[in-house]
Amino acid sequence: MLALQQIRERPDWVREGARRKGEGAPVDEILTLDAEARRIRSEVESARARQRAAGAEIRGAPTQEQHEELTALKRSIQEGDTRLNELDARLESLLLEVPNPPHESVPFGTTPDDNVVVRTWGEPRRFEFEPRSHLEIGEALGIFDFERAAKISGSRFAVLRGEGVRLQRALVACMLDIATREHGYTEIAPPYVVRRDAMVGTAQLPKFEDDAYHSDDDMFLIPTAEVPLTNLYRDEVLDTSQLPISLVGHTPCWRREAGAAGKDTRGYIRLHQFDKVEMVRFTTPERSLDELELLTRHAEAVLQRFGVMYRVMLMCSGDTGFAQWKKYDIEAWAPGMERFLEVSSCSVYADFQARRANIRFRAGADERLRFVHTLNGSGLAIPRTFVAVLETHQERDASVRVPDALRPYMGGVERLAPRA
RNA sequence: GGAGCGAUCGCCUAGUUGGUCGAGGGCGCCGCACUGGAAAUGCGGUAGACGGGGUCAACUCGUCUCGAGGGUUCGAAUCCCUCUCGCUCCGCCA
Repeated sequence: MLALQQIRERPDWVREGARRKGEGAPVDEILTLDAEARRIRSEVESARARQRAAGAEIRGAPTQEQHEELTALKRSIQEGDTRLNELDARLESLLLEVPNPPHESVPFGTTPDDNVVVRTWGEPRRFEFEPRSHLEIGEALGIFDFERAAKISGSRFAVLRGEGVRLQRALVACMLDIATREHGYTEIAPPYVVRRDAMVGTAQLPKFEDDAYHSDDDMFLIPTAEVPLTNLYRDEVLDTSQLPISLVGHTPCWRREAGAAGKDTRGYIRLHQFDKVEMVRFTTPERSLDELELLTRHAEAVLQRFGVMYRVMLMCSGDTGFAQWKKYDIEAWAPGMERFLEVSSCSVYADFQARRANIRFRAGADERLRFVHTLNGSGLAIPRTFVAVLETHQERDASVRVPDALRPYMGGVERLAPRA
């Protein structure tokens, strides 16, 4: 969230930021409530100052006169406090709904067409035959079972079988090794179920509660490892010498996808549960934009290793999410589907999340506490990467060549062969 | 699930017959002294949030914060209630 002070001092910047994202921000209501809260707070504070001064003088049994005067003072302080509590609670919930204004380098736009291709890597593979979709390949290989998945869990769940599971495990293991061994990330195995305040900390809540799986006892299944990994340092003061902190974790992710009814209903593309390898970084305000470039390169390195063509997109303001400052999506080319699939989303949040989760740092002994900047990026979403690998490396007979980088994780298997 | 204990300033800890406690001590950290340099030692300093003033930086004034919220009281870290979290033991269980 933003600081009340930022809204007070730069209301137009906040309004404009929301407008660019195609969202609203209750700036006027916040300013009105804030003005009232400050007026009352000042009254209550001076009343309390009088109360303290009187108390210090008395330090024993008060006279009848003092007693009556102080009782009246107490009443007025209590009334002021009650009103202040109401105002503060209302302000707090309004503040949680103000979107993060996008960085100035984010292009204005309202539709995906306004996103900008920053760079591409590789060429779409040319086939000497009609490339199949991953569903057709999967059918031949016998690695998907969507019917039985639907039987036990409904639509948008997948069952993977046999060599398919092994390939998925190989993708995960390889990604984790790249992140930890080559890019210096520390691997974390976090809880998959989190409390409400963790979801608020990373800004999934309160705005997007409908998207999350939620239990009777107010716990949430994580929609991404970003939630537990970022909240790892909630309410802490980080040592500058530790920064940047870079974490990577592999977790399942659960999403209701409530707003996407009817979209991508077929295929291993949009699921209520999927695996993802996620990278999270904590850094200083001075370095965070550079860190976003670095983080994005780290995600790209994975696709390069798998020999999958991709493009990096700078999201326009309308596609830059509620909490994000700036975001790149990485889209992998799936030749069987003849479309790009979003396999990674790399974002920097400035101090928007850090302020919610109260994660701070001190640059030196004489420096004041400041909020860190947080970043996260998929490295990568597993099912869509799986699809891109299958479709890119398919052969005429529906077999799939295993990319070199994955073979050590597949017991040396070089290709997945269709069922006899 | 049952029983008990606990939550204080970065960390550890003192304080529970209510007032002089925003709060003592130790560690850590910073500065100074000592030293060729360091260690050790000595001295000093060392919370945050919010609001007001300010050359908006230094600084300064006020209020709040002893897990959170509420209550009693002229006055609460200290008393009462509720909640949250943690620990120990028992039960159950992968």
